[in-house]
Amino acid sequence: MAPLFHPSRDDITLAGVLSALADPMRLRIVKGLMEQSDCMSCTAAAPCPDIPKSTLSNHFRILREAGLIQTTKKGVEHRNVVREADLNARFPKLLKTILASAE
Amino acid sequence: MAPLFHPSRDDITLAGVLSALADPMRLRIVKGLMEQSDCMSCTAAAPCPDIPKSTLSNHFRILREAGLIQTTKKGVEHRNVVREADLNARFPKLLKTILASAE
DNA sequence: TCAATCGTTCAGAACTAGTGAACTATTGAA
DNA sequence: TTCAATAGTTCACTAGTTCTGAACGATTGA
Repeated sequence: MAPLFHPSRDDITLAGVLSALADPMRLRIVKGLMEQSDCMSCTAAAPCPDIPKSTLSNHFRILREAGLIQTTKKGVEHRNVVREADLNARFPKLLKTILASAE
Repeated sequence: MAPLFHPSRDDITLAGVLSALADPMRLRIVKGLMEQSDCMSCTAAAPCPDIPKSTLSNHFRILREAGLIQTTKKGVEHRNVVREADLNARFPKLLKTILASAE
């Protein structure tokens, strides 16, 4: 199986981050992950239970390729964490400010 | 001619703002408008001169409908300003943080 | 080995974005 | 008034993206 692609810190772009977070569902996923301060599987991090799997998988791919989350395969499930350190290094306060705007 | 649509302050959504600014050209337009601290016509605010008019018009419409800019018709041209007060009231520091990330 | 679980990939339908051509509105000049 | 120039919009077409069901792949427990 092909390994999951993650951009390096320097390859994270502002446009990529903004367009990834411009989707309400993806924003909620990231918000949920931040609140957990722990890894979560894709289904556990889903904002509502009735989302088609393929749709969810697609959203996680977009978040991953934008550099917002780090996904590691752990057995049968995928563990996701927000790449806070990388994001803060690249775009200081951006993530926090966006999440604060999403009340 | 139909008047230009602008959302009210409360109708400005985070998703709308983020997806409007997720486009590099629109981000540059907003950045340019902020630096001017004055109204600018659409063509004056264009980030580069060789953009097709229809494309530019489309970007301004998206910015306008997302609540990022206020457009008023002044003679033959359209004057644009960033709706800083509305945006800061709705999403404190968001605009400033995003623009600061766009260096 | 079988079945269940978790997620990815594929393909098609529905939607969105970029752009040339045609159009509208305003202004200045003859 | 009429003509031309200027600033944007709207339309229509193409190209690309998103959503989702169906089929597939990988891991684990029984």
